[in-house]
Amino acid sequence: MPLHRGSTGIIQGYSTFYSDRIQPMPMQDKYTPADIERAAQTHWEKTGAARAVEDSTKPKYYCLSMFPYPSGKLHMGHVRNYTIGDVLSRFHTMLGFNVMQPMGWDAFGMPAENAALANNVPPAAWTYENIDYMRTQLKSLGFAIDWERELATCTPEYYRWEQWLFTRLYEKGLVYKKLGTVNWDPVDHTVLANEQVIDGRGWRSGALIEKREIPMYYMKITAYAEELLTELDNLPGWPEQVRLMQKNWIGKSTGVRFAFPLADNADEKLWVFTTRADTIMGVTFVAVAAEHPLATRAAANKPELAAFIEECKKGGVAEADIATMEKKGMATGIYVSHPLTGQEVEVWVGNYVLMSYGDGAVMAVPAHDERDFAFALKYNLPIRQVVAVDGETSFSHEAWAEWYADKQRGKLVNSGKYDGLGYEAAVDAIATDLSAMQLGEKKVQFRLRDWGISRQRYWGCPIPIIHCKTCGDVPVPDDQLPVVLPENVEITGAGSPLAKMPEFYECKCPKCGGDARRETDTMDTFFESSWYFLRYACPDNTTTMVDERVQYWCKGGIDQYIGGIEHAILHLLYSRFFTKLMRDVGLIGDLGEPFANLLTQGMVVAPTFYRDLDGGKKQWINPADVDVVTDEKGRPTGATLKADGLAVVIGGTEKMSKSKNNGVDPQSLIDQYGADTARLFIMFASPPDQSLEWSDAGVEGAYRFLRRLWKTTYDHVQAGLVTACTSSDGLSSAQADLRRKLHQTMGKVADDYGRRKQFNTAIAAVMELLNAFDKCDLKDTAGRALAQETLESIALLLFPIVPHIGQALYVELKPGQDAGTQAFPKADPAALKQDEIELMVQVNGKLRGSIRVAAEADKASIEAAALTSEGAVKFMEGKAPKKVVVVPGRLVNIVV
RNA sequence: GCCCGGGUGGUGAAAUCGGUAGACACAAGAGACUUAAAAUCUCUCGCCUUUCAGGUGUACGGGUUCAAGUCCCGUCCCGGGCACCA
Repeated sequence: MPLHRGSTGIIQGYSTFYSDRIQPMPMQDKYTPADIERAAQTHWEKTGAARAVEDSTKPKYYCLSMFPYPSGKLHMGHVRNYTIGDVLSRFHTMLGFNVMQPMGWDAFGMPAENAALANNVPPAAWTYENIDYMRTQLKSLGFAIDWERELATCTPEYYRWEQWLFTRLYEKGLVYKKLGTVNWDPVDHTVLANEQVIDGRGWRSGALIEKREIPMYYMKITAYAEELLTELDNLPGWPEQVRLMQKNWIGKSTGVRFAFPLADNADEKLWVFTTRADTIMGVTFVAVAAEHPLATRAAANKPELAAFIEECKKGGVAEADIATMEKKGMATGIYVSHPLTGQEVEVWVGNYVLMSYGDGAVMAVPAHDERDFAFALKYNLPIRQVVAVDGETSFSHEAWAEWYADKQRGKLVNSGKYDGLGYEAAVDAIATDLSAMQLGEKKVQFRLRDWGISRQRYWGCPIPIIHCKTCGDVPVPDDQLPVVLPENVEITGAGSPLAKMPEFYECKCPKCGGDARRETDTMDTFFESSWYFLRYACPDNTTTMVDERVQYWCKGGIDQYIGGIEHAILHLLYSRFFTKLMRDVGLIGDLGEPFANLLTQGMVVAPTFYRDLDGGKKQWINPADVDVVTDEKGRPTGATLKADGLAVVIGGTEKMSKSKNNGVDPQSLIDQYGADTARLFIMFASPPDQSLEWSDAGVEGAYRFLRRLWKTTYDHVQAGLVTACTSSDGLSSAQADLRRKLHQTMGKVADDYGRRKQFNTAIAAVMELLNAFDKCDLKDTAGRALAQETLESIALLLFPIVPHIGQALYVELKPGQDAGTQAFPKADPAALKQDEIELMVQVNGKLRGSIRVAAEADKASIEAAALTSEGAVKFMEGKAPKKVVVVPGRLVNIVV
């Protein structure tokens, strides 16, 4: 894959001294991570260990980690993400799969523009430098990545294909233009991202942000809403949580869409959607969004309404802002007729009504909707009860009660011919009547909105459209693609630089040849990340977007996808959407869902510390610069800055971020202890799907464990290599116990890596094994063979997590052998056999002792043994057992 | 506000299908080795008590069960997402 610079391949300049050392020099007595890591990495480079080649004779395993944004250097979340991916990749290689683990760069985005503003570097130069540095960091962590498949989304070789796809979708009507709402900074004259709006003000200018409507391009994701929803049920390899989040996001609701004819002109209608059509007789007003045409019309001759609408347009466009702000409204003076009663109902403008959902208007039933109730109380609007629940207290017009909105138990009242009907019957009857009047019908409504992809920013993929006065919007023809983003620009923070570059936007219309203007908006960066995983299958193809190799790697879905839980909705939904779009455009056949198995790793969090500055701002202080004072129980009581010894405030524990200055640099960890310690610690600290609370303590422990493993293996190698034990015959009983534990551990670790994806418990199991190993006398011949078997196995069991030391130890134990190409250790059933087992004895559910019984003892003899055991006799106090519960292999509970 | 998670010792955590709560580590304390320190090794380590034993304990309050960290109902607290951050 040609990149603009820093193209990949063999690491240059590494010493070849260690690379030929498959046959080792005498083993060093000290664990020296720098040396063994360099040696192992050089060896893998030379042997092409991570190269992925299509091979129909082996089952494939495509292991994908979410590609990083090249922000400058790796952060702890990256290390966690890619270590998980690497463990699974290496484990599956050892299981005999043909593994592909690719890597690339999600290289467009705002931080590059922010950096350009701060440091006066063009975003492209900044991005490519970051990529070069971060690639080196990834390599130093020893990930088995096929670097020949590397891609960066900011290269024309990549983004030309999404421009191509865009023009196809535009022709099919799956991309279209309409007005969209953006945050407008009136001082900087620029559009701001939600992230750049802090407390309703622009992040740079401090100006109050306004909502503004501008033309934007949209992807018709709603056309796929139903499929995106139903396919969620075919994703057993996804966390239930993520499927539920997507389900709620798509938000299918069935209800009724109906119209209120305007009172003074029945031909004109105000359409609304409701899931509570049963309460239609309780409508006392209608509320529309500030952007609704009726609101605009009413405001034309009502200055105070116009002012209110302007006020509604202040503040952010984020749903959270809208939901938490005070609900306000104003009457328009426009009346509509109730479709069933003909009664006049006033139209209000409400700041809580979203123009982007449904028709931008809602019927209001204060009696049976909590928000409407509060609104009616505030503005003295009528409240009309139309649903009653048997056995509930009488309806109060002053205070809301939960049962008012109960659609399970409710029966209609005060609703004429609908009285007595329950929710479903009432909705059916009302929908039928509205339909007969041609004023409405049942409708499925999705919360999912079409995806606005236009960004008024520079560092992104140019939208391939040409605006012509005579021909309108014309897609850029294939032979003029790609529309290359100019890379040497000045970023000023006010507006897009592209809109100030006539050499970019001045062009000819491809249809009529007349003067035309090129679109200067770029695409949402989610566009790039919605299909990169398909491009990894064929990154070198210069003639098509994707080719048949996608079938090999992606058929049935990518085998494992790993990434942050923060992407649970948008990125994963858009990627699923793209896979279906590309199928329908005929690009990839039917692969099914793109990600068969999904692992959402938790965030890496750390404590925050700060000092209050003037003007309500906070100065965030890095945890590394702080001493935490604790009481005698270790609870933190305060913190001081190392530099001046004065107090700082302890903030919450939050995701590591630049803005909170609570990041810990993984590089310092790697420099000090090596990649294996970093990998081991991060996998040991908590299970992958939970958030990982960072603490420097513990890293030392991981390093100590590796040192101890090294020393233990060294001592064994010094005493001379022997052939590994293959049977428990001739072992002492303590040795047989150790061998049983060894084989139990093999099963446990394979299950933890493969099925459970709980790496912390796998590591703990190996630690237990090493503890047992140290306690066992292995000096005799049989013991030496068992030691050989155990140490060889440990090197392989840990290899996926700590591959460098795993490789080095294995080479010492089995000269000439390569750990990464060995089969993963498999438990021998014969070694697991046990003659006698221990069962716990409970009396009334409390632990009172234990018994040892033969492994195949029957229930009666277990009961007898339990009833006569010392603890049972003592606590039964001579009473007769009422019941005895035997849980095989676990315990006996005697109830007296 | 809505949606989704989480809450277990001084700390990170384990307990996989309702069956021994605290595995494995970190920190701390005591001891051994050492001229000394580091490293290493051994032991102690939820809380309470009358300590060769017993009580109690998984955010809080209820419930189901022979048995609940685990299941059910309610409450509190913490974290994440909410469509232009990636």
